Parts: sequence; C-alpha cells; structure tokens
Amino acid sequence: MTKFRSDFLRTMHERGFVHQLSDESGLDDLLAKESVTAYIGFDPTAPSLHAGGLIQIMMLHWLQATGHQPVSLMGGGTGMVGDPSFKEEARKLMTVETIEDNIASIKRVFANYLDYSSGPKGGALMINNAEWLRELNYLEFLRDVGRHFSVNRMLSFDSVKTRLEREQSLSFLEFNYMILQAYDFVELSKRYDVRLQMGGSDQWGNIVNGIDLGHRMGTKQLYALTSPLLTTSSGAKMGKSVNGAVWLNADMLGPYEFWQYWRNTEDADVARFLKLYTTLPMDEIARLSALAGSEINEVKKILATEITAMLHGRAAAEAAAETARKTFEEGGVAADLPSVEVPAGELEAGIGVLAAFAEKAGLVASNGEARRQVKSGGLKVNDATVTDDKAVLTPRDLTPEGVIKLSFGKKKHVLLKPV
RNA sequence: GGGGGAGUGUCCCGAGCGGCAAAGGGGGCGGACUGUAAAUCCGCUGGCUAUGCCUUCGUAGGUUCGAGUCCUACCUCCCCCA
Repeated sequence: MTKFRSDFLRTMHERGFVHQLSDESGLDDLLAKESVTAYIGFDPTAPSLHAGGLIQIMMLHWLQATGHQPVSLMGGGTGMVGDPSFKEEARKLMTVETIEDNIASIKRVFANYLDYSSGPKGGALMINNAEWLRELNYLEFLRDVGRHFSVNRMLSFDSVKTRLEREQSLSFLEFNYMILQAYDFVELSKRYDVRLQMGGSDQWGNIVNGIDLGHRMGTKQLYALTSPLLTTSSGAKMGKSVNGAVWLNADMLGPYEFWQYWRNTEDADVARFLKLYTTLPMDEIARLSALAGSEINEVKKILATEITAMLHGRAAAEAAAETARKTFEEGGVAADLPSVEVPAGELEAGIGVLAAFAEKAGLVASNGEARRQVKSGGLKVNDATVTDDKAVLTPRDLTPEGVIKLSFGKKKHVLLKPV
C-alpha cells in the first residue's frame, strides 16, 4: 500500500503531503495510466495567500511536474458565502469588489509555481467558480442538486460540529457552502474533466461531499486527497512572521522577511519543511537532514533560500540571504534591510527615540510599547542598546552609510534613511 | 409564550464585598542562556504632549461623591418549562 505506482502519489507520500486519500488504489491506477486533471480551491479572503497556502500550491506544482494538469480554482462564487468549516463564528461578508480585487491579487503568485502556457494537457488552468455559481437559478439548483443532500448527514460532519455543539448559530447561508463546493467539483468534472480534488485536511468533508454528489449526478469516479494541517513541532500554527502573517505577495511581505521566516524554522521541522516546501531531491534532503547541532543552521539557510527562490526568484532569495549574513553574522548594516524614509529636516530637528521606533519605523505598536521595551533592553540604535527613553536622534547618529539602524529584539531591523 | 443564567482589558479563557486601569492563566513580545532553534528562567503585555490626563467591562439610560459591581429598558447567547 505504500508502494504507489504513480509518480504523483509516490512523490506526495514520500514528501509528507498525504493526510487522507480516498480509494488509494483506484486513484493510483488512474494516475499511473493517464494524465489527470486535479484542482484545489482558494478562498479570496485576503489580497494574498499566506504560508499556509503554500503547501497547497506545492501539491499543484508536483502534480504538473509528474505529468498531470493542475487547476487553481478561485472562489469568486463561494467567497460570497464563506466556508464555515471548523470556524467558531461566521466571517464577515465580503463585497463582490473585494472578492474580485483579492482574486486578482492572489493570482499573481501562481505563475511562479505552475506553467500556464505549456505542460500536460496544455498547461495549468486558472478558473473562477463565479463562472457557474453566480448565475445559478435558485429553484433549479434546489431541484437538481439540493435533493441529493441529506441535512441529517450534513449536520454530522466534524467541520460544523463545534458550531452546533456550542450552539452558536450557523447561518443557512454558511450551511450552503459545502453544497456549493460539492457542486464545484461536479461542475469541474463536467467542464474540464477534473477527477481529483486536493486541499487541507479541514476540507475532507467538503471534498467527500463532492464525490458523493458526483455519484448521484453521474460523473466519472472522483477522488480526494488532503494534506496534513500544518503546525510547527512546538504546536504553533504556521504562518506568522514578525510583522504578522507570512504573505506570499511581495508587496505585502518582502523577500527578506519571507526568507527570515523560514530561516527561523525550528530544528525539529527542518526535514519536514524541506520535503514539503522545496523541490530538492529526496537524497539531498536526506543528506541535509542528517546534520545536527549548529550545523543545522546551514541547512536552514538552504531551506530559506530554496523556498524564497521559488516564490520571489533566485536573485531575490540570494540577496535576502546576503542581507541576513551581513546583519547577523557580521553585525553590520546591510543596505537593503527594510527601510523607512524620513525628511532630512525632521532629523535635523531631532526625532525622539520612542517616536522613531513607533511612528517612523513601525517596529513597535505605540510609544508606550517602545518605552516598555527600553526598560527591558529590547531597542537598539546602531547596535547600541537604548537606555534613555528621552534620547533624541539627530544627524550625528547617522552611520557612515548615511542611515540609522533601528533594531527591535535581535531579529527585527529597520533603517531610517534621511531624504 | 413563561422561569432561570450569562455577556469583562478589540488575541483567547477567566476572577472581580460600590473606590478598578480591573486577580489569574494561555497566547504574544522583550531579556538571559544558545545556534537567528527548542526547552528553561526573568520581565512586559490600554493610549497620550505623562509624578498628570484620556478611553476601557454587550448597548442606552438611571441611582450614587463615586458603578465592571446596584436599578430600568434593549440586544445577543445558554438552560428549564410550555
């Protein structure tokens, strides 16, 4: 059973992408025999996907690399409803404009992982389910699709249990989400011959619903594959950087900060992440994973650079690595640390340290927070710990490079550049 | 429809005789130790033009020198009865 015949499932399995799989042998046979089209849905809840979505994108990447056709489905229709799975409360409804803007923005990263112009079956596809969902006729939909769903059964899914058990209201609108997602699967199988839907483990119920619906509506046999829910070894949810979420879009999180996120991976996660997030060959990963102690730091750099290179390009990844090297290993000032411009005149007049950290650099949330950090020794100007919260920054604090380096903790640095 | 209970620091949970910027956790952030790791230990965890001022305990009023705490109405949720 661990011996898969298809390249795709073998790869998924050995690299740790598989959590649950419907009809293993059936799917394996199909993938070994022909080029299969498979999809993953992405909700347009934000203008960018974050690190958590990367694993999904990597699955699509491997799918294409092993001779199949990936489909990235944008939830332009389902986004109007909102997935209640495993959520404790309803999300705010998004306007159509927000949804469309988010989709336009999210789309940009996919081209780095998938080839839309060539490949098996003519390349990857980007599809928006608004295409069929927004024009649905309610009564027809109820009669054609709704009759196949048992409310009794829908209520039994784990994904809605928390809501029901806590007796928190689950609106009818949200309750329909799983029906729409199931319908998507069927529609995709009809329109694009999609046979497989992948997703995070929280999507299992939704996906299986689609398979069932397919049976009843006469599609070919459909399949499900889910990936494990990602947490770090110490149990934290993935995807938070020093300044918030680990966004994939460069305009929301720069390559340097993205690189830093992966550089700070816990030891215990390194091997797992190499398999999931890089395309390094397995024997190379095995070699790297054998390193321990402080040698593992070199492996973390490789990890960070590889992941960043896929997303932002090799050059940006290496620049990020170099910036980090200068900053952390030489303790110097690297010119392309994140920087903030400040009018030269203001600097002439003097800028209070607290304001510099809070208002200018945005390293801390407020002046009060800055003051507290001064007390616990967390703020540094040009690598010298700030001891006086009334200190004032002036042009005399400029380094030979013509900037002032502000540091919050050991890892967060911002350059103040007079203009 | 009737009866009972609950909503607390905009991250979460949660204590709170009428004097409260409000106990305690968790989480988060900083420091020490290390290897830009984990674990551990220590500190911090409303805002400000700051020995003071402002805003916070579901919403709106009221009693009081003073209300998270008492009263009234409303909203939302939970339990029991019908």
